[in-house]
Amino acid sequence: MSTIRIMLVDDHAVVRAGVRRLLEQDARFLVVAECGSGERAYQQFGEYLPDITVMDLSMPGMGGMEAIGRIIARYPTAKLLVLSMHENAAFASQALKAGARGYLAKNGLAEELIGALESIAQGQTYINANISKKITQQFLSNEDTPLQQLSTREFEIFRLLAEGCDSNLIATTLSISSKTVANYQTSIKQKLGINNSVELVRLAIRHGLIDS
Amino acid sequence: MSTIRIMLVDDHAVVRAGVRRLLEQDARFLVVAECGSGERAYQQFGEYLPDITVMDLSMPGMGGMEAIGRIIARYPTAKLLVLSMHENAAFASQALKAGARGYLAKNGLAEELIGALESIAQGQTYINANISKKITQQFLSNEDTPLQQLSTREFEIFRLLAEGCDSNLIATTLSISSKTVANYQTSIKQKLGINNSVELVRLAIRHGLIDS
DNA sequence: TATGGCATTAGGAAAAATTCCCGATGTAAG
DNA sequence: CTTACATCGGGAATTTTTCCTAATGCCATA
Repeated sequence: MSTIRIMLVDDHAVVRAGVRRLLEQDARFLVVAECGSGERAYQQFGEYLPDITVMDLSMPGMGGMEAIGRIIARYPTAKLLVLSMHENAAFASQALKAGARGYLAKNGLAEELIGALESIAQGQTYINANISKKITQQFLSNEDTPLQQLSTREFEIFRLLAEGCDSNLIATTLSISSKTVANYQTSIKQKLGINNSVELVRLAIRHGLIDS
Repeated sequence: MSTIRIMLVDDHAVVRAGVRRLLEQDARFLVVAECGSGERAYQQFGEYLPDITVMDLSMPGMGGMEAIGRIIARYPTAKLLVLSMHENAAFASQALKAGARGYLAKNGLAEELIGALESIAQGQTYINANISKKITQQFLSNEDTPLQQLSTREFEIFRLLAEGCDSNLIATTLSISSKTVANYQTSIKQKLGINNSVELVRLAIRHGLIDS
């Protein structure tokens, strides 16, 4: 088997250096390039044409997701492995949909990274077991965006809650009982699969309903 | 100079393995222990009594800040270097207030980590230049961040609240009464001038304590 | 047309969270 | 030694949240 040429993309230089050392332990791998942004990743991909690109998602600027999309658009056979801090089904399925060949959480073992790279080099796909389970569950339960399944009223109350209005203010605004608002609040959380208003705000921000 | 014995604390095993390899390049350093949580860090500190502990802040459970506090409380001369993903003045000053000897962002260079460890080993304090500048600016412009006026404990509980933990979980995590947590919650909101947990989350996001 | 499903509305009762008040301790500063 | 402040938590009142139930109206489709 010939050497597998790798490009590392992560905005944390320390992490990059660490993973580089990690891979250099194994003679099959050769890190031919590294960079700290999605923009650079796209540029350097064309220069080095690595066999596999190990990519973080959360980076300043264009971010990893967008970079994956651009690289795949130009080089459809590119092999991209996402190494993310988020052990999160939404992130993973988005990345895979964008064209990544694998998804790995940083809290995985070093051995898992090696194994994932081997699989991907052979043309297979690698997804962390936990993530895979989460994606399956999500697929079986609700196929839409969580916000999609809210009714009109629910969505409106969701938005007002996310803006920091309390039940009474919302009740006044919508001319309904504050009791109704309270009940909606419960069913909204239940539908979105969240337990507290913290998750509610995060969801709202992630979907651009409000900004931080 | 004798060998510097190091403990690594980071919930990402890949990062841990990477930093370990990184340090093993340099004969002066010896990684004697590693773990992935604040609780384990506190336990293992007593077992290994490392010269320097390299600690991530954002970890599930008790988190790095609380671990620093506990370790320092029991071993006041412990040398702790924070290696965080947050290039953030609020985090840094809180960590230093809690007793850390240094603060380093993960996006720093590998050389900087080595340099920081050297400084701390010699009894000095190391703070990343950018962070230092931010802290100074903040200090000079008396316009103190609302977060600045929180005490160590308040800040810690604020962070956990922003991450979506409920009072009971926080109480268990910190080994205090949930009544105390509830009371803190009130005083935190009062100090920050906010009325609900929605504003709390937004503040946390704006200051980079959590990401959306 | 009838019927089943779902959205909207809201009340009652119980459970949980929050607030406001209070006091006890420990520790650091002056 | 005194003062200030951080930490901790109990008690009681209040508010919010949850869970259950039910009435109304709309819409699609058998």
